[in-house]
Amino acid sequence: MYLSKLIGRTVKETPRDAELVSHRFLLRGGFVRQYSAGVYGLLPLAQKSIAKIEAICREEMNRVEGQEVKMPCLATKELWAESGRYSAIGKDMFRLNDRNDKPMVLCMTHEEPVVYFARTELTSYRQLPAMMYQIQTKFRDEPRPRGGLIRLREFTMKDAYSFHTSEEDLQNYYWQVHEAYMRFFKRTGCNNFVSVLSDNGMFGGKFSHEFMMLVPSGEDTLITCSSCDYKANQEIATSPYTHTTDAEKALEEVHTPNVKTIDELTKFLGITAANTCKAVMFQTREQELVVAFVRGDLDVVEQKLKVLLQKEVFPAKNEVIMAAQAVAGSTGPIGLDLSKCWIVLDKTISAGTNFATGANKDGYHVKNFNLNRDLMSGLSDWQKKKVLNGDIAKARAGDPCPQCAKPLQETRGIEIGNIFHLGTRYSQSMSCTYLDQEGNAQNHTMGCYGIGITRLLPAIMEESHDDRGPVFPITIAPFEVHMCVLNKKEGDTEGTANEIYNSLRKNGIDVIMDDRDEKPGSQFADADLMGVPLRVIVSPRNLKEGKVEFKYRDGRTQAQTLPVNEVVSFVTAAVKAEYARYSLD
RNA sequence: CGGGGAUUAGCGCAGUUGGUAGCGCGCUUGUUUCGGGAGCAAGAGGUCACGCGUUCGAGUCGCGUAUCCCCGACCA
Repeated sequence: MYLSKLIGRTVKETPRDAELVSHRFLLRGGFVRQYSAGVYGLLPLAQKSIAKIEAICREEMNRVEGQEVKMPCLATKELWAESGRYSAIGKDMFRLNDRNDKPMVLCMTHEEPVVYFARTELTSYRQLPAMMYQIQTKFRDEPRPRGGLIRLREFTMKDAYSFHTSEEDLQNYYWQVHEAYMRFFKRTGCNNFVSVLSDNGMFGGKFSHEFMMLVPSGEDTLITCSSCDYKANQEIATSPYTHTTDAEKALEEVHTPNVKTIDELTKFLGITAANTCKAVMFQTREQELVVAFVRGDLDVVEQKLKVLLQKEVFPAKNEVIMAAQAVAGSTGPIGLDLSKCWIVLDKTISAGTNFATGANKDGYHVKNFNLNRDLMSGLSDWQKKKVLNGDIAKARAGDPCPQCAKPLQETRGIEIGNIFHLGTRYSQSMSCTYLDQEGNAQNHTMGCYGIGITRLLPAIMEESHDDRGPVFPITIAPFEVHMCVLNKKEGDTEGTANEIYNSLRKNGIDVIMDDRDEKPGSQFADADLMGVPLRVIVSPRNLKEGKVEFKYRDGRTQAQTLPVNEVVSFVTAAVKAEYARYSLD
């Protein structure tokens, strides 16, 4: 490819709206252009790079017996209503009507379409296990797209779905895919990534893992242990915490004028936040109040709350708070109207004693609240059903590890892939069955596996760049070799460069040659922005000695000069060696 | 959905008390340069986001709308 013909120009100035390095370099290097919020077009550089990512992905999916399919992005309301998700998913799904006013959706993932396939194609135990995957556009009307290609409303995802006759078979296969993912990420040049336990969302099965690229700019917070192998997304990370238990003291109401926050309460009473029981108020879509109680020094993880309740929750509106007899600023577990609200108690509250908490009376708090004595014992059966116990607290750096009790750590990460145990969640709701050996209809046990293809490019740029531009692994670089031709009109520089270029291409090397009559500085700057790992510089200066220059984009060695007649074989071998660095076979 | 910011040439920006729009980069042509984003000369390029108002006159003032970005909320 001649650089003069490449579509997509580089720009010197940093685009105003780009904050992340990957976003800046994608725009400056002419990889992508924005169309609207969360909607980007890929120019040739990005398209080539992503095509290479997809090819590696196919190899790894095929290796675990996946079969590539393509399902439609456009689906009817009916299909999505079958699983219950048409109504369960809110505004994140793009919805539209066809010409006859029939409601349709743009798929944000493809469980429903794949079950549609499976219902007619996978009807016998003899066909199982089976896995279908596709590399397809997904549409999600994200509340806030951001970070260039990191969080998009339209993006490419590799999604895979496996079908099994048993839980054991699924779990066995789940770990095969886990291994395939590790291979895929290593082959695409990801360095610093881990798989962590993650939340299954409201509709998942029993467990799931997220693959996380560990970079400071990541959107997710991970809780890890440096002493053992515990790693989890903060959404589900847990800790036994440290707590003390005193003998129960008498419940006591205290007049606390103008005390609204935990901070004010601890100062007023001269106690620590860990001795308080904090109320955090949410509400459901049905306008029921959800009061979550957690130890005062901890925070509530909304995701955990949702899973426990099996309902979506939102910040509570005032009317809803008042209706349940809760008093903002003095909310406590005692005296709430359980016909209008849920109480969710974190395990730190049931484990501890003598908490200070709100009295549900303006200007009053209570001291020495003890859960069983002061709340549970006075409840009738129906009221007890509105009180849930569980783990809703946020684990933080420094809290003890749930496995080894050593202090936990926090890191940031970008989610680049996930694998989910789905079980029969979709096969049941959508009546998807096969006949087993005895001729009985059984629901398929399913797993699903995603990789954010479009996101992987910026994720790799986040961890692999310098201040001049990205440093791509050859396996996903838009080209393998970048030739700079300096002062091409001097002597036979241009002719020699063309000979090298043609010979490299004959050897199957994907090379881009800067054939423009640009100053050396411009050529180098543009080459740096394109991030191609190997570089050949042809110039009259070295040609006088019969040499050309070779260097690595990552600067791992000093630039070296090579005799002209050896360049082609040298570079060809270097390309091969470069691929070998990422090969696992 | 809350809070903040922005919108003027392809990109980055300036534009004073209201007087009919400019700079840098990029682009075109010529010329001299040539190892880390060159110099000179000559060009092309604008519905100042949109709408309504105030005014003799609006990029500038007022009201409204749209779009984009950031923080938070949210993120099958």
